[in-house]
Amino acid sequence: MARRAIPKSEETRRRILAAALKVFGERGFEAATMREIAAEAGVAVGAAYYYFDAKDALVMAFYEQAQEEMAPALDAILKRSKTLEQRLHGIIGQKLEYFAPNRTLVSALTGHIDPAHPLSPFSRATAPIRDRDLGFFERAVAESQLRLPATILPFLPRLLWLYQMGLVLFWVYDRSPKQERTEMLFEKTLKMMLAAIKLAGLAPIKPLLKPLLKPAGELLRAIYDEAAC
Amino acid sequence: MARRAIPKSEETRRRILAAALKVFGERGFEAATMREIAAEAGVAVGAAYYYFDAKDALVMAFYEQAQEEMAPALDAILKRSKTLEQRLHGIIGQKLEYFAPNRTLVSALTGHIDPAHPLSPFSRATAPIRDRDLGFFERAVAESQLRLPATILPFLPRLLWLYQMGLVLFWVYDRSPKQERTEMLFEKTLKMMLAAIKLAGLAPIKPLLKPLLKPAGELLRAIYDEAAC
DNA sequence: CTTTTGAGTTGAACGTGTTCAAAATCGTGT
DNA sequence: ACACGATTTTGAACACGTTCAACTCAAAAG
Repeated sequence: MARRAIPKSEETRRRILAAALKVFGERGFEAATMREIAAEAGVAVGAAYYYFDAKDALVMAFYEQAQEEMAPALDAILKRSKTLEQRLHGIIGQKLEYFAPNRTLVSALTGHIDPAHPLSPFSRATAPIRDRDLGFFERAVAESQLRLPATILPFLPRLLWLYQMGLVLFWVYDRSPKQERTEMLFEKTLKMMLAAIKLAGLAPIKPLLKPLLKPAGELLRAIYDEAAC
Repeated sequence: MARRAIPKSEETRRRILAAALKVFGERGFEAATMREIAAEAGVAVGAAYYYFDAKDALVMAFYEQAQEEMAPALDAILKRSKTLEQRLHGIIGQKLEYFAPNRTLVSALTGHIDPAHPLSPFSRATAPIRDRDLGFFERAVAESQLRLPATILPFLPRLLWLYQMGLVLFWVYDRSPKQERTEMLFEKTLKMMLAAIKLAGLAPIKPLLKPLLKPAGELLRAIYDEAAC
């Protein structure tokens, strides 16, 4: 209720979060214990729950922090690169690189696909984070000149965001050395997407593509224009 | 270790599974308690764990049972229908219909995307179930005459299986009345898929499609031909 | 200075899924 | 009928995430 912007108790919160990340790093997310985290922070278990709703909320806090830390780099990437391919490669590559040391932590987040779960990437609770993230894809699309049907273009940022989520999901569980399978999936699917976009913008074969693009447009409108999701 | 095919203790197993399904139906999966399930079956908690490795394993048992019960119907659908569209519509529609009364139960299964988790649809432990399921899609593809590049055709059944998984995932969390959004997603995406397949088989525009189909073929080969997944 | 307030903190207690050593029961050979 | 090993069953115990009534104590109010 006080008016200070930086109450001193923020220190405690930070200490708990730092302790959590340390223990997560040592034991992994699942094996880490709230009791151990509290002990590491020199605090009682209850204190951890005073600042964080649940164990997963600690990971969410980590993600929010990551998002803030990455924002400048992503912005630079958007400004530096000129094609959509460069932009997507840059944005997604940056994220994977950033999260690489904490792969198992990220899996604790992507593990919840139920949109009803507050920590799901699709939940209403995470909408602000999602929207901020979406902004980068909107810029990536807007600042590239793309020939695409008007029924599809408006949904492209959200489709790309979804594409990125899928990629991260694959990456999180990718057991190949240095996650090279994800690397490959990324390269190939990126090529495919750009080829598809190019194809969809080609005037001469429009009638051939219609049976594909028409239901696509209808679907996107119906799925996205009701409710959040 | 004994050689009897139907040991009488099978009775206990069945009673526990039946009790579990009853309690799941009443309380939902999460709220249901192993203690309550055991009580309902007139048995100690330990007994439930003697027959089932974990709480989720009860859902897995339900799924195996469902698969067996559905097999004849799926077989009939394959025999009855003649186009790929009819086959896919039939197979997937049948499954959704069958599982409709137990939607929340299915969500307990699809909730694990980690391939390392034994109950994940992608785990090694569930490979037999997955393969049996895949068989229906293989038949659906084989018995339809399709013009598709040889680099892609062999993977089509697995792609269709994956498509079905995605659809089920959406369905499980679909909060719209009567799951009509899933219905729509199903109709539209099915149309799109068939249009895409038709397009890919069209000779005249082959060079245009090459930048799309070539990386697709390479990707599929690389992803599927190493390890299980 | 005294009292009141409420954010911050504590740790025992709860309910959960799961484990496991022991007890009960069963099947079979003698 | 008995014994004995394997199978089945028991329920107390464990570790965990989470809750919450009680406690502290600095600062605002009187």
